[in-house]
Amino acid sequence: MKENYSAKEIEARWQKTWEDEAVFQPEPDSREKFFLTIPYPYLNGNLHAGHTRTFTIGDAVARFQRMRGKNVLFPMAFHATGTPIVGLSELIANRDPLIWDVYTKLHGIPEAELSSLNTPEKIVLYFRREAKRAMQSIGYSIDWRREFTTTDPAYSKFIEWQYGILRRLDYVVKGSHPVRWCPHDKNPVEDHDILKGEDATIMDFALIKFRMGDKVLPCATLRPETVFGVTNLWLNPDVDYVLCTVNGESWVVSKEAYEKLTFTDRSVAFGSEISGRELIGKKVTNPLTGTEVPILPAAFVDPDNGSGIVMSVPAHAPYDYLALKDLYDKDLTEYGITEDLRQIKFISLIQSPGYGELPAVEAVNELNVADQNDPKAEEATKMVYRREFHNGVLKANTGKYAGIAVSKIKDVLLADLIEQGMAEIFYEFSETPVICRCGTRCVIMMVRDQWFLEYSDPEWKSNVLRCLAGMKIIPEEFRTEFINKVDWLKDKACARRKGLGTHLPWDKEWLIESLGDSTIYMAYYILAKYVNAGMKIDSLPPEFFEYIFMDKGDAARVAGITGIPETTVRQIHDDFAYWYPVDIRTSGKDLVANHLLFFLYHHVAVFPERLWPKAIAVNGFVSLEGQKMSKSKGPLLTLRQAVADNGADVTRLYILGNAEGTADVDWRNDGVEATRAHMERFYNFAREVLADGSIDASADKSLIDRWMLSRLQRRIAEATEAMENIQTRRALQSAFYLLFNDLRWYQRRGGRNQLRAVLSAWVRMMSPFTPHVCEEIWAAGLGEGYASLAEWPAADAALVDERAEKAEDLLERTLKDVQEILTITKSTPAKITLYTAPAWKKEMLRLALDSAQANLGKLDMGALMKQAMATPAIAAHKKDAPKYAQKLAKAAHSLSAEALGLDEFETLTREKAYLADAFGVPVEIFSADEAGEDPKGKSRQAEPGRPAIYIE
RNA sequence: GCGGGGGUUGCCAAGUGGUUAAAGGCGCAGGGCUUAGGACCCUGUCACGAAGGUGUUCGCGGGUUCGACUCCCGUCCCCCGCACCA
Repeated sequence: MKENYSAKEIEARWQKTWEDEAVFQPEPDSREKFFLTIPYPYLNGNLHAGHTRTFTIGDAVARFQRMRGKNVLFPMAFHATGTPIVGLSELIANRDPLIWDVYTKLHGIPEAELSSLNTPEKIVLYFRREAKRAMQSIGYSIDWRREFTTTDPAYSKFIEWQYGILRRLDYVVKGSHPVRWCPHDKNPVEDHDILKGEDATIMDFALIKFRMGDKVLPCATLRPETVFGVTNLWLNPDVDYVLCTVNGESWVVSKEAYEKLTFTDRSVAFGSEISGRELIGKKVTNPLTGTEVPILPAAFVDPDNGSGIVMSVPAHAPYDYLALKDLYDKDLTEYGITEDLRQIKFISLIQSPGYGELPAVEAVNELNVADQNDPKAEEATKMVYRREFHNGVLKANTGKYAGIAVSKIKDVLLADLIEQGMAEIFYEFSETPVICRCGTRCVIMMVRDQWFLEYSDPEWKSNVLRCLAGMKIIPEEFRTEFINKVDWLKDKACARRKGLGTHLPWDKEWLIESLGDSTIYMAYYILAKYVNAGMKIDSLPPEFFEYIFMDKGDAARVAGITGIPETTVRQIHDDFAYWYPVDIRTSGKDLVANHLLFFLYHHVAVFPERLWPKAIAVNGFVSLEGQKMSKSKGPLLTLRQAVADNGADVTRLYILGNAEGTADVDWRNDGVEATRAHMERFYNFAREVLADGSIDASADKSLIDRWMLSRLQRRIAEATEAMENIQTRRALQSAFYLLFNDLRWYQRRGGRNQLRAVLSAWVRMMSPFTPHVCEEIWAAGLGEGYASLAEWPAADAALVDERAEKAEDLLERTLKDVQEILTITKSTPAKITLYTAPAWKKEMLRLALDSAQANLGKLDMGALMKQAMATPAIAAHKKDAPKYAQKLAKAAHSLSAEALGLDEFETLTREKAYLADAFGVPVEIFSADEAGEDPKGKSRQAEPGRPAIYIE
């Protein structure tokens, strides 16, 4: 080992050795297998600190399991299908200034290099090479023989096979779905294409079809249940309405609504314009109740919201109540309305706690809302809606829906209404306007004849839930999240027109959507090794995949069809049987609701239950100096930059040691510096130990040796358990930082002979985290072979020495107590005398413990004294006993046996020289049982575990 | 709005009924080592203190308990997901 720790040199050397010696290229053997996968990175940029975290956790787990004797398969591939890479190539070709800036500055790509990346293929090649280099530079123990890109021809065959199965299972179906649409670009609008309104979601309104003769006046509402309470409709007299034909029916809607309807999957034809005024005063029929209600004028009706016609439920909607009230004293004869509107009877249909018959009226009064133009009207509306939604129950006048909670009724009722032709669904943005990057206002477009993965299928869902129930989820709190998301998941469009990818085998116009081709690709790793080795892939029909993955058919026949040697076909088949299923998939938390869920969906669809995944571990993100990282806006730290600046081991140690689970790691330069200092200390410590010729490992073990080994066992046990649960931070706390502190104490107390033994275990425990430096130390004389393949230390219970640990505890505590007294008194001592507790106090503590235990933590002082007096050893100290008994009784609930079972006098006497040395003055030890010099009578303060102190 | 997670001592962060004024790290202060600095080692770091003590703390307000950072109720605040996009 060199004098100074040189990360660059060490890391490059070991990475080369691992590769040259094929250290991480597993093949099936008699050992237990462990198959670990991580979502492959998408190739539209360089790997950054966020990837680094997920991948490094995976690598540490792979290394840990390998050292525990498992045969570990840890492969990696690259994702390139979909639209972003195509989009990026266009932007680069056009020298888009923003992209140029981001890729040169944040991703660190030289200008000349970047300008050459003007096709998707070149981008894929470039970032694939960069990503692989990055992963190698940080020392991942990946089996690179299995790498692939999702645009590889053989991979496409694999995807086609998979979709063939899903089609046969009827899990791929045709349907329509609403998307954000730019009428100018004639394209769906993605998140990053939105100029304004990026938070807008698509909401489904119920469109209730009120009738006026042969005409339909549809009203959009989010509360279809209130159709029972409609007293009138609202129309804006100053708005232009349109008479049009919609799916053969004659509809009246606002002009704006008409425009929107043309983008839906309805067939729509313009009829004529009609002003709101003409319609006001007429009557319409409530489709559900059959009641006739009038159309009244209201200024609050927004033609751009819904159909521009609003149904009025004054009992439950403050706006409706206010608008109606405003009309009470108005002259409406211009609309031909002469009846007294006060005669309109409000219909109450929801019972909710805290409200009487007319919640809208109560809310308006409560908030003192003046009229429909009062801003507080909005507040009142929200208030009523919230309370009724969460606590409301439908009343008897809702017929068969009576008694059902409002929160449960919407979907049921809407489905019923649609079935009876009384309603339709109308999509609307949750906030408007939504503006495309080109400046055009977006609409909601119904994409027709789209291919869907039917994730809503109840049987499919229940299989996923069953799979989840049998899986280990880390952290366990995420299980609820997964279950909720399964529940929430709807059908997903799985085909696109643009981008890279595999065509749907039965409908070549469509490309399989890029999340849908990344679901069971872990199985493909087994194949990829053979593809990369030059296997013939011209013909890979379903029979090939079915034999390999599903054990159907036979090798000879598959060999015949494909032209692949039978032995190879059989070998792939056997490999798969050995490696599958996936033992754990670790991933960032952003993939829970999509990728990880689809991963489960497709596994349960394609594979039999014994091949379903076993575990998922989810981890958080990485931020930079407290700021969220952004691939497009910065700040961004690439993996390669982190390694170039700090070295692989320091980067790994920092990122694994600073957070775990779903908490985010904050990358801070001062913290990284501190980590580097720790790393150097580790290296120097190891170097010194290895160079120390005075270590006699065969010498009899002293107390401090036994203490050190005892602590080591605890650290090993803790680290092992932590790693089994993917808790890298906890593992490192134990295996690195706390063990380091133990070693400092060991050396300070004169320990030496176990240093090599401890170092051996320590280096092996650190190997999954900082593999390069561990190889370096290991090779400098600790063991044969590679630290990466050495055996993970096992905690030996026989080496746990409670007495040694208690003795050191006592010593440490005593040192601290003396120190405290010295600090307070600011005195310079001449001599220190310690008195250990008398036997009778120990006896009494024992009695108290027994009694407290027997009485569930309660201790009766009288009873204790009685018992004590019956014990001759205590009875001899009649004068002091009650005081101590009282103290014990007071602390009855938290008494500890910690202080028993150790001969304190013997312990401290043995350490007399050490204590004297530590304080620089003579130290005397007496037992309170013996008569020693005790001028101030301090010995009476001695208690078990806490010697009395006298300082002169 | 719905769903999930969280608020701990200067900072990061462990801690789920008593062993907790609360691990560990960082920062800071003092001491040692050193020609000096850095690194390293030791000590301290909620307040006060008269010999190892006392007091006040774990978002806020209540409650349960002999005892709460830990359990229950309420409340405020923060983060993440809500899709056809990887």
